[in-house]
Amino acid sequence: MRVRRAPDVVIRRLPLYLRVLENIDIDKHGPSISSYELGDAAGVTPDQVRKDLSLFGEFGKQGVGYEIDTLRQELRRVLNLDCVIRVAIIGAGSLGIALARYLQGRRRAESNYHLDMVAVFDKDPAKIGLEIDGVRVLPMELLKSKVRELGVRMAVVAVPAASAQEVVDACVDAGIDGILNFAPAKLAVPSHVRLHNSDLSLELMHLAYYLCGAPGENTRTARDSQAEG
Amino acid sequence: MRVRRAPDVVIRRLPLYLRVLENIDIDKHGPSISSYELGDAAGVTPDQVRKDLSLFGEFGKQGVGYEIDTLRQELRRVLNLDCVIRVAIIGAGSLGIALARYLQGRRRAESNYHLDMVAVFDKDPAKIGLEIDGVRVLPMELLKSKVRELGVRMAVVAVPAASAQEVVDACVDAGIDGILNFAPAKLAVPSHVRLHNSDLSLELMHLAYYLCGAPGENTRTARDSQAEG
DNA sequence: TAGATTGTTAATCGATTAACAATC
DNA sequence: TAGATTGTTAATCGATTAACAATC
Repeated sequence: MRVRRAPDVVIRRLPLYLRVLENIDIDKHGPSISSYELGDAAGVTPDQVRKDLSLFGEFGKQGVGYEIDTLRQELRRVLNLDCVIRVAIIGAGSLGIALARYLQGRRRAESNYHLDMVAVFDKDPAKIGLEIDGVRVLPMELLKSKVRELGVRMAVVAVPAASAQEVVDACVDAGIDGILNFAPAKLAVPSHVRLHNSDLSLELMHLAYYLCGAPGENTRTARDSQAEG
Repeated sequence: MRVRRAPDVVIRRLPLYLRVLENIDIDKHGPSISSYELGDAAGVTPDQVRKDLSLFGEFGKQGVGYEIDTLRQELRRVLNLDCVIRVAIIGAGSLGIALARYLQGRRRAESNYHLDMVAVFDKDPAKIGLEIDGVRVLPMELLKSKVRELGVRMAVVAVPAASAQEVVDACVDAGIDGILNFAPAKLAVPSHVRLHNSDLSLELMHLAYYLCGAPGENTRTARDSQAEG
């Protein structure tokens, strides 16, 4: 029932807010948090916090702030994280394994972590049957049936660039809604599927721009040094 | 000698352009590329390509386009990728190892890849001496001396959130300029150091927003479906 | 009540898109 | 020359910041 669509730049900040709220100990802190505190912890201005949140409802009280429990719950709801989202990882190479372990670790560390990594797929027969933190590696042939069976809604693609498009096609065919791609490739998906990309190599090239001066020296003036990312 | 500082949003697109140029076979394609072609391959409008590039110089020819070789070289120069940048990875857990392999793989796959992963560090004695794709894991105590010795300028931080700040402090102390952090933590660095963050968990929460409807169904209207980076 | 803090409107700032003269 | 395509200026669009009345 949202009237105006929220811009993506706002959506990207919501998980930041949510994380701050997840990490607050209410017993120590008290039940409320102001836009000043929340902004400070998340690295944005209080104005922005209020403007962002106001796009989704009126969650605060004048003179008091936002009730932490309530806001947390609202943000989870907005982000579709109010019930478990099952995630599959495609590719059991070192990156796929690392991502799988990372997600399992987050889930163990954070109660109420609503991303549940339930399966890893690979086409290499040598990888099938491996166990990664309690989850077995399955053959690609089972993707469609297992996605249905387990209720998987998101996929993390960690295969070589050359096979990324075919893997993504298979995910789409299996009915997956959202894909986070780690392969350094430009991929095509139908418009009802959301594709995001995370590319280490692009990130490093981006970062390289901000390195100062020639190797070994530090002569050039530092450019814009706001933290990114 | 840049007159106006280029906005970061532009800088983030340059690696995209550079990658397109790196992947073109000049023998097949011919020596020039238009802003239309380049934009198409990079996923941006031709107008934007021209505007972005014009911030750094006049690289094109009216009626012809941009000479691929020249533009590639210019982009490398702008991004500080015209000579090798040595990178260290901090943390030899599964993510650190995966990132190390990924970088080694890119370097093997792409001639002229100017990011050179030269060292991995860990504080766990059990990890010291391990070899990852030909690079040895060194103890954190050697960070400062090795950074000097090898000319390391960038660090990739892949340690648990709890130790990320101390690791970043050590990197800064060792004279490192640019840091790409994978730990889910908000870190502080002095203003002359550039810190970027890459956070799988935030990415997945961001993506979750765009999942349609309740688990199992697909009822809600798809929202903004432009592909994101 | 007085102080604090929200939600929202208005003002500013910046980025993208459109348009086109210059020119290869 | 005619068609293509650049670099740049102007117009539009969107996001951030500032300000403040409402109110807890």
